[in-house]
Amino acid sequence: MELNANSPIPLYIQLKELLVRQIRRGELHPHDRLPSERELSEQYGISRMTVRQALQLLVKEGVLYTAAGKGTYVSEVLFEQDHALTGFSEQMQRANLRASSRVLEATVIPAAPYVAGKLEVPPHSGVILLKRLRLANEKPIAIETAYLSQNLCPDLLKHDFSQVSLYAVLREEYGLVPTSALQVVEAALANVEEARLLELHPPAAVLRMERVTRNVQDVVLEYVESVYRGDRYKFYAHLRA
Amino acid sequence: MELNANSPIPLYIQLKELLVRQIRRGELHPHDRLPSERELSEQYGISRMTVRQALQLLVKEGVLYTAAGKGTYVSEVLFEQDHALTGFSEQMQRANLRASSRVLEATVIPAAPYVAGKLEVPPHSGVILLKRLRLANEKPIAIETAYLSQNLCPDLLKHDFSQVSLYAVLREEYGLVPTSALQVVEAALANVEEARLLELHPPAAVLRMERVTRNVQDVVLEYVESVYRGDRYKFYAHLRA
DNA sequence: GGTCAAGTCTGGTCTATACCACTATAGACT
DNA sequence: AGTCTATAGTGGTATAGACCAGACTTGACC
Repeated sequence: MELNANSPIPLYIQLKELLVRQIRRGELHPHDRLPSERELSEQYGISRMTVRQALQLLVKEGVLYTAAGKGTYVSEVLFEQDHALTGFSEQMQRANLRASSRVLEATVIPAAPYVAGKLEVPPHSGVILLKRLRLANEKPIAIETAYLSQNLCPDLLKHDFSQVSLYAVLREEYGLVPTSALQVVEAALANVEEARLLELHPPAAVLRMERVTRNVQDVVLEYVESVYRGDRYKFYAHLRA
Repeated sequence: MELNANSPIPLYIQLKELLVRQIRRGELHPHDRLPSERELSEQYGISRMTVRQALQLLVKEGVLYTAAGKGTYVSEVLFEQDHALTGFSEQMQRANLRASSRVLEATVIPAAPYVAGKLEVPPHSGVILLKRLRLANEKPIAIETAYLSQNLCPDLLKHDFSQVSLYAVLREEYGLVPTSALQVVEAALANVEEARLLELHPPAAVLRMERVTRNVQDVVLEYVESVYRGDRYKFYAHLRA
């Protein structure tokens, strides 16, 4: 509720997180107006410039948007450029949706040539396959099949990935942080299995995505094939020259 | 060289562009240290907070990086190749396909509120609408509707855009170079008009794309709505953290 | 010569204040 | 009733000053 001026955490970061929590908890809804900068400044006993520092960060992340002369509002936009490299769980969390998963398959297999090429590992070397149905607020959104090299993250499958975020485990347990990705997106009609899992009535459009994720050292972390429901998912990308 | 306090362009944007120009011209090299914030502040006669505003923008864009207690430095990765920001013609050329277009509509209209918002221009101001059917090797691939502010490129429509690349004209005639874009992609079923133009037999999947393109100064160059044939087009994107 | 301490410079954080252009509204005027 | 006009409120920009922790330089001291 309150900000702590003695904390080593800067005030503008504290305020930023406080606002995010309020949005997550549903105390602030999309298109709700925030208190004005001057009000927030008085309310939390900090200067307006510090308030602005917090708000501008959130605007840059797409959580808020501003209208000069009117006020600052909570965005509806789900996915912003900065979150492009987060996993499904993080994306859903940001969008204020409950992310969950149903694990369809979780095994270790020898790398088929195609997958080995994507992962840049020798053919037939150990590859972890994790196939999950992704849900947001209990409604199916995507089928995701991730391939990871067993060398990079042995024992990965000891986790229960129906609850846990893959990216969180990679980061916290193996120190693997994605920093770039090459992605291919195309539209297609859902096949029978996809329609069944995603609870679609054919004909229905889906978004097929392939993604190769790398860390700072340019090592391939994962190769993912995803199929998203066309009506429930939009893909945002920020491109730079 | 100097900053103009009377300009409608904010000082921090002016400084930001000035620094970018210096880097582009090679007056500042990767890993060079910039003058300290206090020096820049004195040098250009603006306050340190304004200098910081410019620097922080560039840090966020990856042009600069900072080291607390040491200084601010030029990043190495400024001019990374990314083909994502080229127009349709350039993309096709790279894929070794003959690009052509059929102009479906080319007019000037008053900006509807939605389009005005995307272009960040006043409602009802003059907007150029250019709707084209895009072909690769004479086969239809996409329907593209571009909106541009008439202020930025008056007389744009004197060109015959069935032959000429829009991006080429913008660059060569108006000096407008896209450097960033925010893009939204989703899958959908083709409607009747789309199916007819794209020569599809329903039901068929299409890729819908919206894109807002900006130049270095963050001015919106164009807002484009595109519909691609799902079976003939894949969308590539390179993402960076 | 090597070590440590003081001092200086850096970016990071924060305050307080000011003016601008724009938006909305309440009230006066027609 | 409809229309204009102050006016108050908003975010956007900009200034000037302050303190902090961390990185460096310098010089006194052993």
